[in-house]
Amino acid sequence: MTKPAYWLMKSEPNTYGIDDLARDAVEPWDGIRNYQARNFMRDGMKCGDLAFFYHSNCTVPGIVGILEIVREAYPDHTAWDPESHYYDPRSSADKPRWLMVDVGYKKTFPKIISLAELRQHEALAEMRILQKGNRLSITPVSREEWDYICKLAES
DNA sequence: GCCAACGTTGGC
DNA sequence: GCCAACGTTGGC
Repeated sequence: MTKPAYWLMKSEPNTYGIDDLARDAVEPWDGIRNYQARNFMRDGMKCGDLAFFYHSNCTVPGIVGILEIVREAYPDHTAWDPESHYYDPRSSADKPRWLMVDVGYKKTFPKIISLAELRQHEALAEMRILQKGNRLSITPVSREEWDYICKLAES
């Protein structure tokens, strides 16, 4: 597969939002329990890659800022913890089924670029996040889309 | 809270 | 391997 250097990563702000990342500076992106999303982390993400931080399942869903991949995929140990919300008995330290990356805070946009606004731009029509029924929590973003959205954020 | 869309599970 | 049932996601 091609190796995109740009991504979009969803999180519910009620659980973990951009303000939390701004406070923590670096945080493991745990709890991914979808094979496609895991494979993007495993096969695609490299240190230094950038990603949009997307707030989902909230009052105003949309892109709120930028983060950076600071550690490449490694086993998600929350899958081994019976106390964890993300516990998966099929995963073990010997054979980890799920992975996570560490992300670092880069910036918060002056204002959210809402899903509704993203939909208004023809240049972004191909984005995975805008497709009907999209549920994938990690998706690649093209260089063109990245630049376009960064410009939106500055305007 | 509703529900459409999707991924996963498990019976056969 | 098929596919119905189920659980989850996430916009609205």
